[in-house]
Parts: sequence; structure tokens; C-alpha cells
Amino acid sequence: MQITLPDGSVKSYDRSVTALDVARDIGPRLAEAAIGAKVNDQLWDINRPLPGDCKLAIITRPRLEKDGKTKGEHNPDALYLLRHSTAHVMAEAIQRLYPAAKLAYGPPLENGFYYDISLEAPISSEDFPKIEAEMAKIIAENRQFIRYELPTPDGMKRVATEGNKYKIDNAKRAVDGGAATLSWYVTGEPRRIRKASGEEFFFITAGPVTSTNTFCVPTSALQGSVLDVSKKQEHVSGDFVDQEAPHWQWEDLCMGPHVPNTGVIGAFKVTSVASSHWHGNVDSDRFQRVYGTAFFSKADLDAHLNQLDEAKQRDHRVIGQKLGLFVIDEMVGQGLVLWKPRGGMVRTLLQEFLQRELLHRGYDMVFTPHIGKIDLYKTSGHYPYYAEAQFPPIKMRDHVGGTGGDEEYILKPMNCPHHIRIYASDPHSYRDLPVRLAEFGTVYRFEQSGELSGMTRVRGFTQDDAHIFCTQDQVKHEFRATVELVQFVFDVFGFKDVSIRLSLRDPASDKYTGAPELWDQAERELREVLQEMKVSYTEAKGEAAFYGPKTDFIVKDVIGRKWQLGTVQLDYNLPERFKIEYIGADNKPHRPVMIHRAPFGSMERFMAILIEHYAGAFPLWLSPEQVRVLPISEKFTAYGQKVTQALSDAGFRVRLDESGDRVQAKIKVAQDLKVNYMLVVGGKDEAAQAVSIRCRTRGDLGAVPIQAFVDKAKNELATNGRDLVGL
RNA sequence: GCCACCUUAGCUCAGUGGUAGAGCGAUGCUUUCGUAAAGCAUAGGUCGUGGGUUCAAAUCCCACAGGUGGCCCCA
Repeated sequence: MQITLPDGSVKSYDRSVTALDVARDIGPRLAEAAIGAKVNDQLWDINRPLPGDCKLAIITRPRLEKDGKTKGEHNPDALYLLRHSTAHVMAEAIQRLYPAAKLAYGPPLENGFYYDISLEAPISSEDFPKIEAEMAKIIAENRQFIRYELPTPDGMKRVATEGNKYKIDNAKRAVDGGAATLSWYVTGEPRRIRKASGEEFFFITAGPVTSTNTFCVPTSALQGSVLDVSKKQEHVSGDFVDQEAPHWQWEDLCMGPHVPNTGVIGAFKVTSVASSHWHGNVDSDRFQRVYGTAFFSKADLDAHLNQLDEAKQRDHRVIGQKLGLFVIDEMVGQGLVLWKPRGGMVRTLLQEFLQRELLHRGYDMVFTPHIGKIDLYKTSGHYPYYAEAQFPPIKMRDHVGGTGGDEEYILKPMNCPHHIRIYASDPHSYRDLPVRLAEFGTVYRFEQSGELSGMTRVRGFTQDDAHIFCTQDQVKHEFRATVELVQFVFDVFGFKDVSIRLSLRDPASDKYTGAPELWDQAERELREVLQEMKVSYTEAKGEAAFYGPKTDFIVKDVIGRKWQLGTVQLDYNLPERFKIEYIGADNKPHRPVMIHRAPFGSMERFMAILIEHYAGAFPLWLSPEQVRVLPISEKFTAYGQKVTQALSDAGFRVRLDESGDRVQAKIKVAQDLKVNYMLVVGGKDEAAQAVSIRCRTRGDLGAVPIQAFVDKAKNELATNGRDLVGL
């Protein structure tokens, strides 16, 4: 057997070996730290015989710093194994506490793991300590994870015997996916029984012993952590001279792999419980989804929990409240955002910034109303396709005209139909194209109540929307220009962790409108442009808009949820539905192509992410309050007013703190509000006609003449923050 | 929409069946102060809403509303 190690060296064996055997041959310290392996880039149990010639990398537990934290970066593979194993430990603990619990599915996650479990009574956070205590016992017992495999017919029989329909389903899926065997992991060495003849057997049982869920194998069948069950017997007869008392033994149908034993789990926590559904289907069985996380050390866990706490402080809902940026008022309605003056200032600045950029890039601004007649949306396809996501129609009767008919309007769920009608209001020559119509257009969607969340998911929001009408020849150029616009915008705000998703239709679904050939063409063109631009992206089937494929820009919020911000969508369908035209060089009518695009996505969601991105500390150009003047006592209020006026005249957003507080208190207040610069003014400053600058991050920067501060601050704006005041 | 949990002063929160509390904020007075909270005083609450149990409910039960975490959804 030829084993190729990561450094390229090769080890040869003429016998079956496990990754641990190889690790031992390399060095005792490696073997000591080894908890798993990667075999041909696939995770593998450290004690499982290697499959033959292969590439092998040993996964070790991390080295710890003096303070107990992992040295350097966490190894995702090591954490994966650890958390997958901890999920088993938690499931066992829950089954011990609630014997009726049926397990469904328990994968590791980026920051932890969960297990979907069917329980008779729901559990709550009050039950966590009990579960954690039970887990701690299992970990203290330092039990081995032992793997055994059964050929699929035998394996299916075994899951059927256990009678857990979810596991039966998991097994069926594995078999349908081509698995030749099914594997189980036993937590802990099984009970041993010994016959008078000296033969020793493991007595394998799933959960509490019954007549049907047990079998026996000779103890010699345990090699490494793998139990060879090819010689299993349902019953062993004869005289037993030594028999361990029946004890609880736990196993789970599982692909693995796992860490070698439960003792590897250094620190863990059950973090939350929520509900989920079998196969994600609402009409199907409901599970308790119990979340937890695990680390190799207590210090790592504490650091992680601290980080979560800090993230909570960065949450836009928390900061929005603290800084007075926005409020969502019960009396106004769910999911309807009220932008308070400070938030409104930021939004105005965002709009000014983008609008300047759009005008520069050949867009025209338009305005359209918030409602439209229902036929408009029937033509566009919104109404029949997404009726349940819209506010119900407003019925109007024409009393004055007496025509007697009812007219129905809906709050617009999208701006495109209105923009299409603007396009259609004039004849167009190919010479006019592309036509780029932009609007900060407010739309209303009746999102499910359970989905609403701060400013990231709301029922009324304003898209920084635009629709580009162009010829087929112009599509790729225009599409590329819009993607570049989105990239430009994200760059201005310093968003680094952005993923690009090419959202395609799911050919199996019937929720899309338009001919498949047009979809294929649009999807092909988007893909080509992204490839030409050499941007990395992932493709997501089924994520397209109902009228066309799109390129979405996804960012994460502070608690790790992913949100789509910018989007660029290619659309052959709406021009067709509205039968819009332009006259080509051949003097014949042609159908233009539409591109929908929104760099921010919506003002609300963008603002939410921006608040979290900056932790509320907006850069000078975006700050609702750039400067606050702080007289050291009320005696200097008059001079403070003079300074405030000078700054205001110079175009800055500035306030004077006229309270009777001491300057320390004024600073505290201004710091908490994340004001960029505080100007402390007292007798010395007045005498010199100066201001003492304090920066919210860099503290006291010393005194300068008023005009000098104005110039420095203007320079900071002009250089987009590269030249900071005080440097 | 579904499941679980939560809702007490403007904000953050304590209060597990027996007369509603704290800190911050607000207001007033004193202090007139040089870089992250001066001192004192006062006001502010039918404890989300409605119903029920009880001699007695912020506290227990039910319904509704809103929020949070998930699920489903997401043009």
C-alpha cells in the first residue's frame, strides 16, 4: 500500500494500516495529537483502515497558547470532526433524558452543529443545563467512537428494526445515492460477554436492549476503531462465564467520520433551540433543532461566546436604537421602517452619492407612484405569480363617473412595470438606446410575519432601482458596466466579504415565465460576462427571479446571516409581455432587452449592513453629525456658537452642546453617538480663535485655528478619508 | 404562516401569588469646570392588550398584538 503524505513523501506498507499507524511511524507526538485524517481529500477516522493507495494528511488537535486558546487559525477540518462528534454526544444525552426522542439529522455547521430531534414535548433553554450535564458525563467517560458497516440489505433491515422512520429515510437516501454499505457509530466500547470456551463477544445493541435490536461479534473483529461485522451472529448460545452487566450503549446511523473518543471534546455548549421540519417541508413532521457548539479548549469557547456578544452589540437593531437612526413602530405596522433624523441624514447622503454616480454613468432619474392598477401587474406577471406576497388589492368604485365598475389597485411590489410604461410612452430608435431609467422607488411586499427582521427584511422598502433598455448587441456591455458599478459601490464602502451568486432558474419548477430558449440565452450571457470579468462566483439553481436570471451580491450580517444586497438581472420576458419596441437600423420594430439592477439592493437592507459594517461609526462623508462643539463651561457658549456657525457655513453637519454638563460628560455623550470630531473650546481657544480637536478614535489632537480645522476636515472629505484630520 | 421563547418607566434591565424597583435619560436647583458620566432633588408605570383562576395576579391559565431565534418563503 502506497501512502503519499502532504510533503510528497511516500510510505509503503504490505499490510492494512490506519492513519494512526502512519502517524506513529512519523512520530509519537504526531500520533498523540492525531484526531482524524484526510484521505484523498476526504475526511476519515484516524483509526479506520486506509482504503489502499492514497493521499493522506493527518488532522491534529490544535496546539494551545498559554492562555488556552488555539495557536493561530482554527483548522476547519478538526473543528468539523469535533462538532460532528459533539452532535452525537448531545443526541445521546438527549435520548438518555428523553427516551422517546427520535433522531433525524445532525450535521456540523460553520460555527457549531445542530441535531434535528423529534420529541414529545418541546424543550427550552431551561433544559440546556440538564443536557449539558449529561454530555459532560459522556465526555468524562472518554468513550471511543467505533464504526461498523453493514451491506445495504442487512443495514436496511437493521434500521427497519430500530423503527425510526427518519433514519430509515436517511438510509434509503444513502442507498439511492449509490452507497454499498451503511455505517453506524457506536459511542463507547460495547458490552463484552465471554463463553466458557474463552471466546469473547461484543454485544451490540441500539439503545436499550430488546429482543430485536442486538447482535454479537467476536471481540477480535474490532480493528482500530472499526468493527468488522461480517461474522456477526444474531444470537450466541452456550455458557457464559463472564458477562458485563447490561448497560446503556449508544449508536447512530452516520457516515462519519468522528474524533477517536469523546474525551477530545474540550469545551462545548448547547446554544439554542428552534423548530425545523423534516426535509424542510412545512407540512411534514416538526423537529426540535437543538444548536450547540464545541471547541478544543474552554478558552476558545469563551472567545467564541465573547465574539457573539460583541456581534450582538454591533447588530443594526441595537445600534439603530442607540444612535437614533430608525425605529419600527408597532402602531405604524410590522416591517415598516421610520427613518429618524440621524438615519434620514445617512440615507440622504447615500442617495446623493449614488445619484451623482448614476448621472455620471448615463442614467436618467424618473419618479413613479406607489400604486398601480392591477392590470399592470397582470401584464407584468407579478400578480398571478406572487399574489400571496403582495398587499391585497385596494378596490375603488368610480362614484363620480358612474360607470359602475370596480377598479383595483395594488401597492407596487416592483418598479419595473412603471418604468416600462415610461419607456413605452415614447417611440424609440436604436440610436436612443440604451435608455437607463433610475429611481429610488419604494415597493411593498407582504412578507410573512415570521420573516421580518429589523431593517434587513421589511414590508416597505426603497430600491435604488434602475432599468436599462438596450439592444441585444449592447447586452453584454451594459451588463458588465452594471456589475462594475456594483463593485465600485461596494469598494467605496469597503465591503470585503462579498460573494457573487449567479442565480439561475430551476428547470423543474413552473414558477418562471418566458421561453426556455430565452432563459438559456440570458443565463449563457451572464455567465460569459462574469467569466470575462474574471470574478469568482457560484451558481445557484432555482434562485432566479421569475422573469430572468440574475447576478446577486451577497454579504453577511454580524450574526452570520447572509443577505442579498446588490443585484443585476437580465430580462427578455417583461419586454415581451409589455410588447415594447424600438426601431432598428433596418427601419423595422425590434424587442429591446431589459436589465434590472440595484447596487444597494434596498436602502433599508443596505443601511442595516452598513451600520453593522461600521459598527455605527460612519466615515466623515456619511456621518449624520460630523462635528460637535463642546464649550468647557457655559461661559464659552458664545464662542462655541461662533465656531459652530463657522463650520456650518463651511458645509459641515455640526452641533453645539449647550448643556450644563462638564466637558468630560459632553465627550462621553459625543463619543457614544460616534461623532467624528469633537471640538473642545475654552478660554485658551477663544483667546487664540482656535479649537481643540478630539477625534472619536484617536483622542486629543491638539489645538488649531478654526480655519485650519475646516481645511483639514475638507481635505479628509476630498481624499475619501485617506488624509485624516490631525495627521 | 409554523414552532419555541420574550414583552415591567424614554432606554437597559431586576422583581416566581401579598402595597411596583434600579441605573441611565428627562426636568429643576447647585457647580462654571480642559478631553469617556459633578452633586442634590423632582417627575415618570392601570407591568403589551383583552379575558379567566384566586381573598389577592407583573407573577398562574387562555386568546390576541408586537419582538427574538429558527423553519418555510424571499420579485
